[in-house]
Amino acid sequence: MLGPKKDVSFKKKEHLKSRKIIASLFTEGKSKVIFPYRIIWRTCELPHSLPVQFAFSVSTRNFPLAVKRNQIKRQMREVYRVNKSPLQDIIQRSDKQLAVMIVFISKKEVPFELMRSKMIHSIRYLSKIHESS
RNA sequence: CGUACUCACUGUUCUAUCGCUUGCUUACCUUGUGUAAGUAAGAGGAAAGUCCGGGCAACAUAGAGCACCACACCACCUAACUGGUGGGAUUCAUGGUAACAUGGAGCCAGCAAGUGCCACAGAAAAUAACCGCCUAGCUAUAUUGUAUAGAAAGGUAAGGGUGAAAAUGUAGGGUAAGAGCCUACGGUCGGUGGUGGUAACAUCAUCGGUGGGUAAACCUUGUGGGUUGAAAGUCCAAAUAUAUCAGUGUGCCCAAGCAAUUGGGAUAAGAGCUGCUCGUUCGAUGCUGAGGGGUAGGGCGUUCGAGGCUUGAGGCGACUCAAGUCCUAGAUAAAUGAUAGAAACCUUUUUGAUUAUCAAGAAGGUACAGAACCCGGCUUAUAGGUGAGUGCGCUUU
RNA sequence: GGUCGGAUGGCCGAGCGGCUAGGCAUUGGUCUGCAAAACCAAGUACACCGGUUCGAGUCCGGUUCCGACCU
Repeated sequence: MLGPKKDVSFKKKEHLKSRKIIASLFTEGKSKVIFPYRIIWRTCELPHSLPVQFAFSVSTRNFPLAVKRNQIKRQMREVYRVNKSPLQDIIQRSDKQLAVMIVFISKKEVPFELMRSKMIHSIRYLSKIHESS
């Protein structure tokens, strides 16, 4: 692998945890559907000095079993972890902080390959918006 | 050997790459529970349902009673229980002529304390006379003592297309007809005594009764229960606002003075409550500092415990005792993973060998399910595998 | 995580163990030139599995689903 070492970790600090920020996301944040995800984001001040905080959510209504929900969240987290670096770089350069939440809105399970391609797509989408502004 | 059921146990493994949480160690400087490196550990038999019980915590509480809720054969186990073990009676199934044997089931105290309810059908559903049966007298008719018919009165539970259930069964006596009215043998309930058993209970004798069912109907009796649940509770505490206190400035009131100003005051002037008096409450505001309660957020509670494992002893058993040994998840929008490959096991299928098994290949599958304060049970879900028991079938001896 | 409540036709909703009320909707008829309204009639239900009882929508136990509250 060439160039600077790609950051592929996803630690506790990068999880979006604050109940208040999450609530404000749903009231004031912007959203976009890229199936099977709904992306909700907002620029705001975060408790740590990080460019981005991320959270994932799966509805109990669509997946009543806790095992299934956990599995989908883990796969989403994994897919984000591997592909997140371009977005982080852009936000860091623009000197902002971004809170993002992704809700899994499909009612059935989705193959891992599709989850990955759509995640890359949505990360590109987010990067483009914040680069132009 | 195959198959079905029941019970008990088990609940796939390894490698590579990248990653997560917690503990410990080391290094670094921006002293943050920071970053980096190393190292150790990291979901279940049900973690589930929240159906019981206990620990723990806060609040309440002199004691007792009522109300409310739960439980209900006996003994034992347990910290405790709507749990478990063993036993008893009842009932169902199978085998048997029967005694009985084997297996299963249940909230198995009391309806002989009181009250209520028992649809439809039926004479009647609980202090039974509708039909029937019997009785002396009365009335009518015929052949005047008798017979038939009729109305009224009385006796009678032997018989009556019902119903889930019909007034203790059979035989004999008895009677106008009948009746536990009486007798014998039974059924069933209660008391007393004997025998066996810790007890439930069994069994024998004797006395008294025998007008139904229903308490998962109200209820009665006995026993137990204070209420609420970790979002309990407790500690620290940013920003913003601020009770209160101190300093200081402005304002207010009083006195002195022509005035600037000086000194003193908050019990004065004034305002609210009231129709008025009395009474009572308030008594301005800027800045600075202290400061309590307390929000966001964080810490503790939180994982060493009625703990696990091994061996020995006691007990029919649930379980208990002793010795040794081990420390074994701690997250909080919630960690324990993702991807790829291989092995193991199962199912289907193809080919070959040989005759119901083996070898190789291909395809598919590997359940139910995710800790959230912690334990003991119960209930429900569960692919495949292992062991034991029982029934059935086949084969061999 | 904890504590409670509910499930009755297509929809709402009553039900003291004994043939499951009532309203709206649907279908057919009467009325009308045709409709509406009105009147008459019809069809369609106790979430599921066990137990108690002669007999459960109702009583008891379990399962599934839906909802409320505690922050």
